[in-house]
Amino acid sequence: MSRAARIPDATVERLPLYYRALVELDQLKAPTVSSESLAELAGVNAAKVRKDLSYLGTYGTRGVGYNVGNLLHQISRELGLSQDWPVVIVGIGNLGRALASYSGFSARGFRISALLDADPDKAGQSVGKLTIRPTSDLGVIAKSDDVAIGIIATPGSAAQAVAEQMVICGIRSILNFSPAVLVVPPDVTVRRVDLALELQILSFHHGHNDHAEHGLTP
Amino acid sequence: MSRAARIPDATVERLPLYYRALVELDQLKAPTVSSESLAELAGVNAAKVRKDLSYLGTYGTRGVGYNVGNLLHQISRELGLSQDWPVVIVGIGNLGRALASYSGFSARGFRISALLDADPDKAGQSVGKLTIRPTSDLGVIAKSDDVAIGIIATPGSAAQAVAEQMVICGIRSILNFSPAVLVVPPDVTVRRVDLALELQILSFHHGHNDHAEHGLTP
DNA sequence: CAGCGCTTGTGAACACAAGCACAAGCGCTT
DNA sequence: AAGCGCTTGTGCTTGTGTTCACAAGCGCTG
Repeated sequence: MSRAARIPDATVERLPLYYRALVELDQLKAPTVSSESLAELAGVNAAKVRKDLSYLGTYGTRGVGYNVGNLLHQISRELGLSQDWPVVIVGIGNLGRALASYSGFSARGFRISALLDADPDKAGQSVGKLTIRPTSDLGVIAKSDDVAIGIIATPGSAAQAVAEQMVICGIRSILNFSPAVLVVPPDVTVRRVDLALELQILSFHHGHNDHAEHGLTP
Repeated sequence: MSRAARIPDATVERLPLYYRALVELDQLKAPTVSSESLAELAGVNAAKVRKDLSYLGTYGTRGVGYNVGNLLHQISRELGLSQDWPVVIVGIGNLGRALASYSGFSARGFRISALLDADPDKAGQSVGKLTIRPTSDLGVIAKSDDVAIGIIATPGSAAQAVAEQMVICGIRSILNFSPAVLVVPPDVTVRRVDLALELQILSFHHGHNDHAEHGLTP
């Protein structure tokens, strides 16, 4: 098989956008979609869509477009969404709780396997259908449920220690909501979502008369 | 004045990392910091740090490093963190609630000005020190408090309408937590934080024996 | 079955970002 | 005041991502 050359990172980051757009199209029973309309739905440029999709294989038909069902299947497979992934959340504060109840995860095949918190007072409390367990249970849970993805929603000060625990327990993908910069072995993938950082970036753009202004300065 | 050439996007995205590291160093009363240590704290490469900082101006001293206090000041100014920014959150579900109580915002000069929700049952409920108000109040609030930043934490289906309201009310910076792709005028900056998307990217990397594997497959 | 309109797939040009490697320059020491 | 160690600032190379523009190719129509 032509076991594909590596897919560029930038493309990987856009695949979920296409995926979501395709799910919508599929629900609307659209049989095919052109790169142009898909681009509009995903908020990107049509040429980029075509190039991105061409990394996955040749799934389009010239003069027609892409078959929605098939493309959806291919992207799902590429993203690994055919199976469902057990996820643990560590740190059940406001954010952890919100993540635990977020329907968007389960809707896309991510099943919350357990909620963990270091605070002994929290252990036993229930959030939705799950009960909070002590962080020390991580090892048992990870092993018994074959957890692949860990979410860190602790304060920054605890994050590195939690990450290390996760790595020990065999978790190789971490989503880090704490502001801490994690140090992990190279075979572990970390993605960071930093809320304050996003606002700071907005604040920067706000101050710098960026984008097209009303055209006044020479 | 040398009103600086444009600062590259990639650099802008890293400035908050340096900012955070510098705040820590400042609390530890470190007088200066080298690009090397700053790089380690921010989880990037030292050459990148130097190049990034050089866009702001020449604030380092060869043979010594950067003065922590001064650099912190310069970055704050560049990011526009000297003033504090009023922020409104629209959509007070699990996520909106968590964001409303998130201490990281206020700690960095982002003051939650109001919480809005379209659901009339929610109006009147209080979250922390704030009371939820109907979305229709957006105009009044935006004007009276000169709100510059809007956070959308509604379901995807409501997001576009909310964004349009925000734009009408003069908000030019939007942080979008919904999965929807927003269409806005070019002078409005939108940043998108999509939780399911992050997990999908992790899932991709998990499936593609990326990074150094234990070296077994031929 | 030839011609035509439409849409893909991709080569090539361009733009942006990363990182190396080193000269410039500061402060300390002798 | 000269020398030395250290760290910045930056020119240049390399790599990655974006965009254009067009040939290739499908399906429909006459």
